[in-house]
Amino acid sequence: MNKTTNRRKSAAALPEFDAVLPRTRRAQIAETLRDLILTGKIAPGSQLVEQAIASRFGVSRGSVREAIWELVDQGIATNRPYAGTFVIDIDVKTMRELYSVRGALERYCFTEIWPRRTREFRTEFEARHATLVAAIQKQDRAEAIKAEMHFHSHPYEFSQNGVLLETWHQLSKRIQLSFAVSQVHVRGEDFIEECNRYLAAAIGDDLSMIHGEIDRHLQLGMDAIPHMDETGAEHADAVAPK
Amino acid sequence: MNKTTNRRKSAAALPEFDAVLPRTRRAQIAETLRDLILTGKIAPGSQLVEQAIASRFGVSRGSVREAIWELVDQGIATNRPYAGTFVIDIDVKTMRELYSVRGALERYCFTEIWPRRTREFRTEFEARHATLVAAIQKQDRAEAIKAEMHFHSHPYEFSQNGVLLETWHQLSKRIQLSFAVSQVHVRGEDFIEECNRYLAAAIGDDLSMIHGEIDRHLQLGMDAIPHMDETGAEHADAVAPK
DNA sequence: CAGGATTTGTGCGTATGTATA
DNA sequence: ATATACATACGCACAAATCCT
Repeated sequence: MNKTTNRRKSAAALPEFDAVLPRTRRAQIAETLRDLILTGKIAPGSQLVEQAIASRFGVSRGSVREAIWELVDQGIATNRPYAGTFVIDIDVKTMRELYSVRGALERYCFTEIWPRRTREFRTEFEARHATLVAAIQKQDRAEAIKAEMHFHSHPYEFSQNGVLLETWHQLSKRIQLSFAVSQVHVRGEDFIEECNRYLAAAIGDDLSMIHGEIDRHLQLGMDAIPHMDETGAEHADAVAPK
Repeated sequence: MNKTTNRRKSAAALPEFDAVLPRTRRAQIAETLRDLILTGKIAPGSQLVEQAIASRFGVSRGSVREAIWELVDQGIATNRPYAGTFVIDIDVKTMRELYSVRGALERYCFTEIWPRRTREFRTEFEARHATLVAAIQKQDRAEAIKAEMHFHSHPYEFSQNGVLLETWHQLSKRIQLSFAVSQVHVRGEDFIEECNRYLAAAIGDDLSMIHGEIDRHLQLGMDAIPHMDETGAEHADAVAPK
């Protein structure tokens, strides 16, 4: 039944790395659910009913249960004991917080890698940028979100700082979820221009410039927020006027 | 069998708040295990055997299994499919990363709260500081570690930024684990003096001063690291030019 | 390099606690 | 206040993979 675990050890030299680590049901279910949630196919606030998901996937409740808890621990679902597990419904305040913490993290990241950037760093960044632009022009919303995350992950991956990267991944999942919540339409040429500026600053020579771009870039994201209705925005304006 | 569920509803007015939120077995087991790990009573690298823990606690394997996965998702244990879950054995590189990311986070935190600090902020900070000093003087290692975490959590809690606080909690658990790994002895008067300086800067009027103190404070922690033997530091110098 | 012991991964039935309509 | 749906928890069985001798 598990077709992914055929590990043939041939005598030839194997250029393959990352040797197909055995994926458990738990991991597969969690990944599938996470994808469904982050792309908005499972609406925020939905209850994740174990039995329903189990029969839908054709697995046992136990596996589903564990997968669901993985989502809870990752912050994209929440659990009320004996009541159920529900997809997080991010409010405006949390979105602001996500952006502000991300800003601090990203400024720090660029500061760290700045003198260590190589030619490869730039070419890879440009490649991801091209993918992102293509996705935006195709008006493929899901693809664009994924591409943007991949684009912005690059400096973190390049930092060689595992803790920093993990922290970013934690944040990025919830940021991605916030995209699904606020139905921000695929932004057009303006946004492409914005990404161009970001990229230019990131591979340029002036550290303070990318810091400024980060602030601008995130400010744009926050400006798109107020379109949301006040679904749970009790503390929406607890932030000081800047 | 469950003796804690006798819920007598008397007619008298109940001054009790925080009405005993239902704690599941999963949560209790996870907390107990986490405490055992973070205080070093379960050594880093140990395998967490489900059946053994289950019979030790007198619960089913399923509950233990879920609790263990909570630890994995929190980053203080790691799982290899079909091989087992093991308490993380933090290496030197990861410790450095933890400290550096924490530094960035903490500088940002103070920057955010700086103009919003109230009198209450100061008094609470001083109270936690006093607790920490007392613990150090008592030479109670476990108590001191807990007190230090509580002390340093205060600015994050005061920030009213839930995302920032969660991120800190994630980091702090692993930092606490690193304390258990590196058998840093309870430091003496020097360290108390260090904490005094930190507190003074934190409640003072010069933002750049607390930024400097953060760097110094973390530098002290990193300086204590090289004492570690290479107990499981296989990848310790994977950063250096080979 | 076998092969058995150990441990995890998964499934299923069942009983009970809890929330909610 | 009752009923129902669901989560929580237990126990057992077996498959699958790893570890160890």
